[in-house]
Amino acid sequence: MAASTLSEVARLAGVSLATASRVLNGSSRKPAEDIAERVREAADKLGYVPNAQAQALAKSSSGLIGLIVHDIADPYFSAIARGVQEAARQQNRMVLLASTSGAPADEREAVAAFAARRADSIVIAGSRSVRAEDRQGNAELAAELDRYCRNGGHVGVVGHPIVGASASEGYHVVKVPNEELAAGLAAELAASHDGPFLIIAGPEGLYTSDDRVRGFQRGLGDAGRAPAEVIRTGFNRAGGYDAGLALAERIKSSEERLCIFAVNDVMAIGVTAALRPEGVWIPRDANIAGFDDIETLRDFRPALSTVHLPLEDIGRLAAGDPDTPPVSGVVKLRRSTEAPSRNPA
Amino acid sequence: MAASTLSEVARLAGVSLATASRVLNGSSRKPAEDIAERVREAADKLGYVPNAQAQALAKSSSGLIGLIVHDIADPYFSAIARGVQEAARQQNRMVLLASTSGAPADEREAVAAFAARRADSIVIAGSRSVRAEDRQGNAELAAELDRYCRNGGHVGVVGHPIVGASASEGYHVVKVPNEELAAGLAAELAASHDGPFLIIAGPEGLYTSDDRVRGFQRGLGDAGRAPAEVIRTGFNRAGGYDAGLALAERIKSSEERLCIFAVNDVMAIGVTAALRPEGVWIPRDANIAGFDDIETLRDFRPALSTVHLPLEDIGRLAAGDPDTPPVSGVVKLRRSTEAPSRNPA
DNA sequence: CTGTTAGCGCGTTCAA
DNA sequence: TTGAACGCGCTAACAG
Repeated sequence: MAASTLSEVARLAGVSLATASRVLNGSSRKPAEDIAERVREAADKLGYVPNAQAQALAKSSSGLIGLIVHDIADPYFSAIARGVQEAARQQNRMVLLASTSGAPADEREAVAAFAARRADSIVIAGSRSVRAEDRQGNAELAAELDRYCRNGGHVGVVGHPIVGASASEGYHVVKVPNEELAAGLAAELAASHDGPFLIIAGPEGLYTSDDRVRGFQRGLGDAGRAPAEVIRTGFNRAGGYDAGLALAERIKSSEERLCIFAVNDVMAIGVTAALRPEGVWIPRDANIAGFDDIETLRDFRPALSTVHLPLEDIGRLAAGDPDTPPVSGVVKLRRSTEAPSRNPA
Repeated sequence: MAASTLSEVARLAGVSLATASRVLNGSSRKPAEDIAERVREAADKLGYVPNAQAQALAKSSSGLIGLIVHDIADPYFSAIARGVQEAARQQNRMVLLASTSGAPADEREAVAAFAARRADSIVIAGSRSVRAEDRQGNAELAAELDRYCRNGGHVGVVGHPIVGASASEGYHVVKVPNEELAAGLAAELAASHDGPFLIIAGPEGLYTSDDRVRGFQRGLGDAGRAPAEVIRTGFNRAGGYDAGLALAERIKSSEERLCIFAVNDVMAIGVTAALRPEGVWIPRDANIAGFDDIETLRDFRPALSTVHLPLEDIGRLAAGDPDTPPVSGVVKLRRSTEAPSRNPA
């Protein structure tokens, strides 16, 4: 990776390093136009590309923003990634990507790598967990982040604070009103659905999942309904699929009409996918709602009721974009929670 | 971003910089175990995080791999990104992300930014174009890439060479047999479909689109069928949607059964989405097939016939992973190209 | 306004 | 085996 250097440019232009630097990279001091032109010509002829590493080293600011997601191919995360990317572009910075499958130990490693690269800020998407198995991992992650912040780094977290992180300077959480929105969803569903409710949730200890479960139950309670049964499974499509398989017989044999709340859209999709080959159709035989309103839903049938979250904005906010409005979700009732009277689509 | 430095560690451990470096970062020379232990302790106590920028500057190798996509939230690109990410992880490198919306000028800028960061290699996903409006952009992009390669950089491109790039050292193309596969798809469709064919393609000049159109036409010809009419539109969901709108009346009023080939899945999805509210159902009223087999299709109804492409593998290959098999696609016939006899789903 | 110089943090050649 | 010194490419204080 040997490119031409600033000193080569300076020599060819017959000026000093400092002058060349002032001309080529932004400086407050503006050299004379004729000399500047000479430098620019020389740079052009040599194909000079400034060494960002060296610049970062000298300025101690890298122009890098680190992004940690569970899986970049998951529509939830890729939407957030798009937002982060846009914000970065506006700020003239670049995005460093790390996928971790959600294990805190991997996240710690990613943070360390970002810190090593002297990223100006780090965005962590993906739900926090307080599960016992993650205890040590969380502690180490928190320690790594604390150190990073103490060294002047900025951290943006989506949803919940890192477990155990002391809310230091430069640490900021993009709040997502999961609980309130889930309560709102429950309220709206309770108004039109008479049968029992069932929640398909992620593992206990996942904040996002727990918040949505709690909110939904509260919403049901406020509407004078009995609490919903809760089934725990994986926080992804596969988890929803498994739950759907386990549920099929029950739905078919039951007299009562069930309304299922899957705590995120991909789980809801998994449930629906598992039910379909079993002959259970939505909304003919049961209702279902998700959460997030991922872009994929636009072309998913039956149209899935959900709570819309401005995922790109969330990404922008986490990346520190100042003129993005705070997160506010909206309940979206669609076909999947309609009454079964009409003809199927 | 001031963290503790190697010299601080060295001082605290009472050794020289060189020794500390040898202990903490991989070196062929192994210091004595007792002294090494002291250094490690010191590093730990100070929370030392090596400055990758400085390391890169000293070693001139950054451990960075740049990835250029049109849109990270597009399932096609995010799948490739996942592959690149995995390969990077295996190679102990990090991914730098850039989204460009496909404009060559933006791509050039991204390449320059990667070059500035001294990325070890660059992966460019997203179709190449020879459209007139992109001529200058392509030329500049090619020049930038050439320079990058000449300076020792590695470039992996998905699909087609950059227009105008001289195939220099370190420049490698992940070949995708678009034409052959499209021909194969046409052959299989021609075997079961009697009516006319119609191709919904991207703008003329987009290699990927053009290849698939050509292949499909060839396949039809080999099967003794008349060439399909070609409609040009945007190479994305919106393009497909527009085409679908324009097509609805025609399908409804026509006697003949139409089989539509959209040159990628998101376009096929767009077409289907536009047709549905018009009362045109697939496969009842027409057939449709796409290309790519993006993950989204798993939950799209009607199940969409397509050509499966190993997108993650493509990403890995472009990132220079040696033990990923070469790209081979498979035609997948699903419900969307079945005869209309059966009852709708 | 321009040029000189001293670091930024680290790897690596040398001599010890 | 260890340590001292130089250089990676650049920015930002100085001095001219």
